[in-house]
Amino acid sequence: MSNLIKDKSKKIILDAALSLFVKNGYSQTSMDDIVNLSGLSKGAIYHHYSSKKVLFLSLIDYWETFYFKDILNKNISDCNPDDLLREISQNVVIAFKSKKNIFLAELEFWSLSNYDNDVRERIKLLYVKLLKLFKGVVRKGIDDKLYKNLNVDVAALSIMTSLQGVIWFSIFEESTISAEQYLNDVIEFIIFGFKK
Amino acid sequence: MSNLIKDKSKKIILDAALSLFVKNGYSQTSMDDIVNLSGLSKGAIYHHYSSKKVLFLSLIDYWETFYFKDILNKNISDCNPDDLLREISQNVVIAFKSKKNIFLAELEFWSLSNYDNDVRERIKLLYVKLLKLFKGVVRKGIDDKLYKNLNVDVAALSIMTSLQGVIWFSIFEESTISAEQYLNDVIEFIIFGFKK
DNA sequence: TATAATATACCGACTAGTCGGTTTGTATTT
DNA sequence: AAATACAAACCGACTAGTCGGTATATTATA
Repeated sequence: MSNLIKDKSKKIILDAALSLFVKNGYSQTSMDDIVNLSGLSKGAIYHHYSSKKVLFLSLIDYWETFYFKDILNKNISDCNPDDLLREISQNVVIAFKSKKNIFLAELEFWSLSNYDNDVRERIKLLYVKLLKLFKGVVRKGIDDKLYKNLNVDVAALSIMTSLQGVIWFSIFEESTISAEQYLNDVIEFIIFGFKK
Repeated sequence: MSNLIKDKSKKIILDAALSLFVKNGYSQTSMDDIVNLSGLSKGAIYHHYSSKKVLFLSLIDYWETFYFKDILNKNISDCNPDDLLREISQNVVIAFKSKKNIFLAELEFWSLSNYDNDVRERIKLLYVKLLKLFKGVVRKGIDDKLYKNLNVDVAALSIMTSLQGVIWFSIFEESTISAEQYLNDVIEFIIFGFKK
């Protein structure tokens, strides 16, 4: 069990906060809202989290272990780059299907990053990790003579932005195309573009 | 005459609001902040805009004419698809260089779209227009036998998400790669991927 | 084993301050 | 005179955080 959520109450608070922050946004969510949804008291919440912002930052950790665990723990060395990219894309598909909230939360993180240094630094860490993984995959593809001599940084960023395109689907419903279809197609499109 | 004065005040309010919303976010910006920055009074602001939200929605129009004008007014029929895509990408580069605010504003729009129907519908309109343009370009490429038989919807979305990747640069500074470099490379990468 | 001592978890009324919006009043233009 | 453009005091609802106190769990001691 994760030492992050060793406490039942903490999990209750985090779950309530996550759903409210995602639904109404950070600023539009009051601590009283979290009190009501969690069923706990204000004192309890402030006992575990010293401020609204600290609670929000804890939520990023909670969210990361929840969503990025599968993706960030991939092993590059003994894998086919194409398949690994497909696997990552598939992880995103599964995440999207099971909980759209995940991506709306990401949007909220981005938004707050814009005007809060602490949040930005925390989120930056996450993307550095992600980009490192993507760069590794691209580099392996180049080393294996599978991919052409790409600019690794640009290629990694392209993977990231393309995968993050699903956020679009979590806000605006588009009838002509599904998030799954988009992700499946876009990753094949990227792989094709990488090929020699 | 009176229209000029009216428009002048409106522009002062919009400029103040835009920079504050972008810097601190919609919720973290108070009407008093806008009063202070604009140099006008609260009465003046509420004389021109009936509510904070109406002011924000007006800001989207203001922003659209400011940023998307060049992009949305492109003529597809008598143009080479490759060059048109490069031109669009170049428009984004120029916009990014002249005003990073534009993209931070876009992020704010996205964020608010998540929990406000009016904002979402307004923003949706914008992306539908953009996607229509991109679809048109891709379709022309296919008709001209330049591009392979792509899924037009996915291709258009890929262009959009890739271009929107610059938002990343407006939040997180990345030393190893510039926004311009990213945009230039990514559009070539997309064009290559589209080719037969 | 029973009890005292202490630490942790939790409660909810209260406060000091903020914010969107209103109202009332004034100057300028038509 | 009437309408427009603006100023600024004001209002009431709401909010993050506090604080005195209680309940429960854990450890120490006799």
